[in-house]
Amino acid sequence: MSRADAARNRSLLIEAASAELSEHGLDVSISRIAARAGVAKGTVFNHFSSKEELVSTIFCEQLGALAVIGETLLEHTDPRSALLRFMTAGAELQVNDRSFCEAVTATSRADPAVRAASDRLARVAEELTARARQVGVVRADVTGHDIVLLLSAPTWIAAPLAAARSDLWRRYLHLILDGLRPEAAHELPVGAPTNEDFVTAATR
Amino acid sequence: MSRADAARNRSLLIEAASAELSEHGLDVSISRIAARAGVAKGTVFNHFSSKEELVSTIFCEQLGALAVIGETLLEHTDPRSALLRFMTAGAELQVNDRSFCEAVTATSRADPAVRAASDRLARVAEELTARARQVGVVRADVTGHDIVLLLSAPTWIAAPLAAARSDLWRRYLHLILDGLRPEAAHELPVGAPTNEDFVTAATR
DNA sequence: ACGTAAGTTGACCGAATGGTCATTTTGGAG
DNA sequence: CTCCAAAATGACCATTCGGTCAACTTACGT
Repeated sequence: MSRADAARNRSLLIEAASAELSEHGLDVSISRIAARAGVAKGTVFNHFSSKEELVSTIFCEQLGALAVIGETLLEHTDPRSALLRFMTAGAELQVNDRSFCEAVTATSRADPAVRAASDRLARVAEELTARARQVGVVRADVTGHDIVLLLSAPTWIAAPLAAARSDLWRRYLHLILDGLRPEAAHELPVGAPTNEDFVTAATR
Repeated sequence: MSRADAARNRSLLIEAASAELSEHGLDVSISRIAARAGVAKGTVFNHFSSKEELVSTIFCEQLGALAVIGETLLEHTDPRSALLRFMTAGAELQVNDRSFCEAVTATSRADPAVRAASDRLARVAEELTARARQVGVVRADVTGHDIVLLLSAPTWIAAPLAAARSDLWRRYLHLILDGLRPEAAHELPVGAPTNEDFVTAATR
């Protein structure tokens, strides 16, 4: 059906795209990616109908990787430390990967594959959060959707100073975590996001 | 010295640039801005030597506007409500203004004028924070620099769902504020950013 | 070993961008 | 009213981008 060299080129392309996106963000040109993979530009469009489709493929990989980490952490005994590790992993992925930030915020959530990866991540986040909530280390009014949205916050907050203080994001991760504790909980002015919200935001 | 029409065109350009940047972010073309101001593209470069200089000018205006709000709030009697209003104002500016997000994160902090506006904002944030700290409504280890960095967080966190839930940012603003309370405070793994950090991050 | 379908290639396209500059227009001083 | 410097203009330039396609190369079944 498919030739051996075609399959090889495809994975070379995904590898190259992942690396280039990670280093330079969404703005990398197709030419750069092709060059890094050692193929011609035309070959890229032979495997992916558009840049958007290539990027979506990478996004799925990245979201999937974090979901796997989350699922592993479900085995973890201490719910608080599991949630901490999950959010730390999410932040770390973004520190090392410029495009991951944009993956989480993904405009392309219209793409069904990205949606699926996103949903999987949301499910594991919800479960991790539920456990932490049950044990009383996370306030009652915080949901898994909140956690997903909060994943990119530490990196983003510390981004302006990343060049001078590469580990500053940890400060804001812990600051946010303190806000999730029941001790400081005060009524929030707006309800948690719902699945419906994600759907209408994606289609609109 | 300067002709009347030149001055008029300049302010028309600033107005137009502000509006276009606000609606479409940093990616607006110079042509669009010129068209909106009702002048030719060349005129833009007659007043600003580059796109970057024009954008910096707008950034200064925006940062200045928030600084003024903060300075006004210093008259406010209740330090906690003053800080809340300051951060709310910061978030609101960003909701209505796509470029303001990028102004706070400004790469162009190398520009001395932007630096000055940034510093002014930092000073007022520090003062607002100090007052809140003194009254005991904000934890001891949080500084004005933290607050400045946190300004863009609520909008950013809620951005993926902004189309479906335009007021969701308020939820995360209050979640972050709860993290700033002394009740939930746990030791942070990394120290607060310093003035030095901002300098080295800007020049590097 | 051969034929062919599958895959690769890179020149090429149109659109868009930031920026330039010779030319034309015009404000406003004398 | 005259006149010229200041300012506005828009055609033009170089570059970059995502994407296309006819011509070429190659893997692989027979």
